[in-house]
Amino acid sequence: MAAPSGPVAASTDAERAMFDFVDAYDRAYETAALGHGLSVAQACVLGRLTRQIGMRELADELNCDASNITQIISRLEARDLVHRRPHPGDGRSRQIVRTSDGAALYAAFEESFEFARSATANLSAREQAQLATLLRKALNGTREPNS
Amino acid sequence: MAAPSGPVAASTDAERAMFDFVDAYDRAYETAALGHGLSVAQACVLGRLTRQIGMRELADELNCDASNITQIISRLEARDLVHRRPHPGDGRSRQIVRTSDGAALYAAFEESFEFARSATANLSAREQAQLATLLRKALNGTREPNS
DNA sequence: CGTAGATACTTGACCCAATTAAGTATCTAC
DNA sequence: GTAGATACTTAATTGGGTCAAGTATCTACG
Repeated sequence: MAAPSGPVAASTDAERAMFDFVDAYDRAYETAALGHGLSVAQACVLGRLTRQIGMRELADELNCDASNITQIISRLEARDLVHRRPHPGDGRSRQIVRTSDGAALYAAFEESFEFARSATANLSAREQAQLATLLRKALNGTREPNS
Repeated sequence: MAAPSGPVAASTDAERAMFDFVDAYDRAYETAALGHGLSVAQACVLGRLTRQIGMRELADELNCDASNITQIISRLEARDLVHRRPHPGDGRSRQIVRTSDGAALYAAFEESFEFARSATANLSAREQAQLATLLRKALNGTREPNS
């Protein structure tokens, strides 16, 4: 199933288009991840590991509990995609790094996730710019101007 | 965590905007669902029950296994949000219907899921139409012209 | 120093989603 | 009337997610 599936309410044409797009995006992401033996969560985590990063930081970025990260990292580590190393200055903290296997697998996953590339490829440069602008403007309507 | 979190690759500006939008949409959907004691999956299922529908049909629409639907419906039924009734013409099949509680809860969920409404509200009618057109065009690039 | 409280992570228990493999009941077709 | 398909259920297993405790380490302050 994956994610928000099934359009919400009658709503407007624009809302339906948004929904359809989000639904397709989510499905494509999951399919690409599964194709490389990764769950969505694992792919998300692997994708964050372009630099060394602590568990806490990861949990905050992904908006979830630290214990959740512990188990995801443990599974990735069991497959040698990731490595825990002690933090030099802080004995409580671990730094997570991708192994070369992990980096290679993630690169392959990204390569196979062609949704966003295909989607933009179908638009002219001008249309791409327009779409990005409209999406950002729409997104701004959904948040209070916080902080 | 919820869904495709963490941008994929460097990519283009349009791709980043797509990702940010999808991510925000998914998070908002999940938050709204949780706010009414529903999981994402449960909200999706409840949302499909505007008409009587069989388990099989539900599974196909949501692109998942029938046994998955069985357990989701069972949980919803335990909370009296949904009801199984025998199919008049086919003894193997059950028709699922929302109870009035289920309909009320789903209406409240929809009401609280303001993401798509807020997003479109921030655009003029002309921009909304443009966005819908661009999203659909982008989406068309992601599929072979099948069937 | 030494201790109180915060912080980083882990562990265990629990719930839900999802898949797989079997199993039951019913239907269809020959 | 029986073989095979179909609709659903059940049980087992995996993984994601949260919560409540627990351990180790760090920080601050007396």
